[in-house]
Amino acid sequence: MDCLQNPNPSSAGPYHFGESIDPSMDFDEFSDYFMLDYGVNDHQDSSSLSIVSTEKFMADRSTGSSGGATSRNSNNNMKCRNEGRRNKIEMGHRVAFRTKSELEVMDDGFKWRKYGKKSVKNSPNPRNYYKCSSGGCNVKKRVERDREDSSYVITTYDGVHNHESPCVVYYNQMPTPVDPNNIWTLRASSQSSASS
DNA sequence: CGATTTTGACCCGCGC
DNA sequence: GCGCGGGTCAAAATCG
Repeated sequence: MDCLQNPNPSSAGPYHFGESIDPSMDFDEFSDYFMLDYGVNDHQDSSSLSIVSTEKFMADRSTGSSGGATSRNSNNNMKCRNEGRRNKIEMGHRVAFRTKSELEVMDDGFKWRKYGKKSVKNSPNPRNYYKCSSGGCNVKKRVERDREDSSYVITTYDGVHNHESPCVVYYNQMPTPVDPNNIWTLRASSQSSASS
């Protein structure tokens, strides 16, 4: 896993998820964050999602109320389609990012295996489905381009990794502790303490 | 040669 | 009940 060596040369841009999400990083490219726990209800548009600014996002996470703070869905008719389908994923968290990127696959430090592709109704762009290829980890990720602005990519993470990113492991071995702003380490730890 | 991607089929929930 | 839209499976193809 050469995630630290930027395996995506062309994505040498500001989005290095595996590295750390730090306020000091170049967030110019991160326009919006949609974050929500439990299901996007309608695919209306951002009105049904909660858009949090970068700063807010950070603040929420540091206060421990990851997502809960602002992800309040006014309409209560949200139904996780997934919950009804086989007894799959227990619907942990769902987080969606919208980033400005030419590549839709940004390296977040995890290894993803693509398992499907579908064209979406209201978008000319297809949607790709990925699964975390780590055994036992059934986190899913959905990647599609913004239907209005194809220069934006919407990445939706479904679930929480039950393991750490290879990059995080690496970081853990470093003299300086893991960057507290790293979303993955944060998520991993918050889940292990919360849902156990 | 194993792992991953591709791609069409299949499945399921929901609205009409 | 049917059709549509969205999500997943799985076999074949491709890649490293």
